[in-house]
Amino acid sequence: MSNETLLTIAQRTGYSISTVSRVLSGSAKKYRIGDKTVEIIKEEARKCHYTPSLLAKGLRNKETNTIGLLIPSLENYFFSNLASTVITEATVFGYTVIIVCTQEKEQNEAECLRQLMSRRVDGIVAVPSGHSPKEFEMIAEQVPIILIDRYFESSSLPYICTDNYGGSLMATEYLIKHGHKRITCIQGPPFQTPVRERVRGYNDALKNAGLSEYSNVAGEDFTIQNGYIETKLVLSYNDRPTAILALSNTILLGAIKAISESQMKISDDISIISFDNNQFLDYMTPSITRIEQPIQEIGILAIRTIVKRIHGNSAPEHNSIQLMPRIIVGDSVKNLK
Amino acid sequence: MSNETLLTIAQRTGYSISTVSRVLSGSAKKYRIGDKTVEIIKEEARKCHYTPSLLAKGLRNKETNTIGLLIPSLENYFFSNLASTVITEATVFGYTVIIVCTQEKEQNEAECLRQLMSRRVDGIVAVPSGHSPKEFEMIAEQVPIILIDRYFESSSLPYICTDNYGGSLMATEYLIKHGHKRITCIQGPPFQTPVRERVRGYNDALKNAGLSEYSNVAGEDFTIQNGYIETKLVLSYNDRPTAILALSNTILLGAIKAISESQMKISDDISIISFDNNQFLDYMTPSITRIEQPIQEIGILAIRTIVKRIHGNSAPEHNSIQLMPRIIVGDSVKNLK
DNA sequence: TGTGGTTGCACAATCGTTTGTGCAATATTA
DNA sequence: TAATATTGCACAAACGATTGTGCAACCACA
Repeated sequence: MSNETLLTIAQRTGYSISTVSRVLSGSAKKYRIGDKTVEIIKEEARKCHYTPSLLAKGLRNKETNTIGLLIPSLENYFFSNLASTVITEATVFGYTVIIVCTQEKEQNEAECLRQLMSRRVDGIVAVPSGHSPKEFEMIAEQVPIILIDRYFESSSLPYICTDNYGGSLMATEYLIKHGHKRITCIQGPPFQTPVRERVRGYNDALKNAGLSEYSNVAGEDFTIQNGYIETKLVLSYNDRPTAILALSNTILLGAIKAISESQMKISDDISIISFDNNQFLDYMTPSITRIEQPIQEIGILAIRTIVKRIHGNSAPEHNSIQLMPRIIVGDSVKNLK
Repeated sequence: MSNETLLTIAQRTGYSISTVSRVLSGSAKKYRIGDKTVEIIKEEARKCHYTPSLLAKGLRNKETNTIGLLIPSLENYFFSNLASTVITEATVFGYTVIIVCTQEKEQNEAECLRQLMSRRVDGIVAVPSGHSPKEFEMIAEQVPIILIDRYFESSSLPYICTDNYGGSLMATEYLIKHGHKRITCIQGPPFQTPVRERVRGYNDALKNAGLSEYSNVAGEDFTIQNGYIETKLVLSYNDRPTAILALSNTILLGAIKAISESQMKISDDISIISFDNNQFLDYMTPSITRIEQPIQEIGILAIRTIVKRIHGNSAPEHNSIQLMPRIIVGDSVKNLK
């Protein structure tokens, strides 16, 4: 297929492979290649559509200009958005991205990481799916790695993520400020660091306001069904909450369904606030108040950090960063005061 | 970093590189390597976490087990969804995917394709962004390629996409069946094949029902703003339409905003039907009737086709396929009969 | 003319695999 | 016991690039 190599160009122009290589890789003057020679070789390369083999280059140079992105899945809007900014920013630095998906299964992680290592990626950006940092720590000895979105408390692996605690604190305080006391938090998988941090923020906000007795954390999953079931449940209480803090958009949708089935109206009958942004949220009735994670910033920072690490300009320490999310105010929270 | 190679294992076990290679690549019995030898080598490889270099392998074998995915962007839900199924299905066949984004700019296509070629991908799945098939046709001589979502009428490059004509026909007939005559179609970029096909379906449905005189195609862009502006405009007409056919979700959202600003209600005052599905559409009030593209099927078929082509089992001809979308009925269309 | 510096390029090793071929040592057969 | 098969492995070339080094040819200068 793509037959053109340095050798074929060398043969056709009568120069040696090394000369052709130096010309086409831009190090012509460093090796004092004559101007005419340079022109001839470049012209020939252009004519025959020479495409350098990054395989051979990578093999020889021990760097592939590739960054591996390990992610649970691209179906989720949050992750695909993250992947999007990672790819875009990587391109800025001349890197190409290889994406591997774990399908949110920890047992796939090792295989996915092996894939990336086999392809000799220069660095890895990863969203872990499981409880154990083991695989990542082993990899970290071989290649720069940075975690995003989630991290391991038991590990010193550097990470970049949303300040989930701060975001949740902000959301809960917003509800409290609007007079809400009885607030139910519907969470995702309790072992995930973002979930735990959000719950912690929720509880701290309640505590700060002297409302700890009302603490009520429900659910276990980032699914519509979980949001639906848990909302159904709390709506059946006599002392039902006046507000719900949904820790994801899927949970939000489940809650909306349950609320609507109960012939209740969001805001009028029950307030709701969600984690994560989406353009559709502005077009719901009422529009949904939510906490938007700084996805772009996370992706950009992750790439910049990993690129610095690849170039050896930066110690792997002190690299963990939490970025504050922002609240986007809609009409889903009623002011009870 | 990742120092372990066939050579190091060979040295430590006392066997030759070739023997180690045959053992670890699974061709041990073909070359009559002794059972003990196999065990010793495998054990050593396990202990030192040997990770084969796919660079070297690719260089030698002239195949990389990699498929290139060229796509406008991952921000768009449709494309990220497509990318998701492409990755998942490729993994099934043992392929890894490299994604390059053109940012919907034709002038980036050549560079993106060069990237993929340089990495010696075994095949390419592409969503073109521009008018010209030239770059793709040149590439097609070197490596199997299949277009998805969009295609070139002027080219015989194989493609897989939604039957946009059929989907649009279905949507428009649905509106007509419910008594709508005055239907405005708000379109995206008119040069894109899917848009043209949808408009053709819209017009044919009108013609079949003898309503050609009401044909009204507006807009030029898949943006919220376009949907908003065009809807504002048509709502100002005296003989305003009773229904809108939005050719994308973004256009839909713009339309919703315009309608709501005009103090009108979807369904009650004006009906609407959209192309593309999204889980949020079920939770809008009212829920939106839409045409869902068979994204999964497109992604899966694309990979299967390209894999077959890579293995040389299939001619590149007759490979173009159009898949029928389905309608998901919501409450956004009023029955005028 | 001899010395020394510059210019312009080629040679060859190397990166980590795969694989055709060759060659001992052992086993089988007559 | 001699001839032949079989077993078990090693040698070496090749994939396509990079790069340290060497070596002519040319120039300038004394």
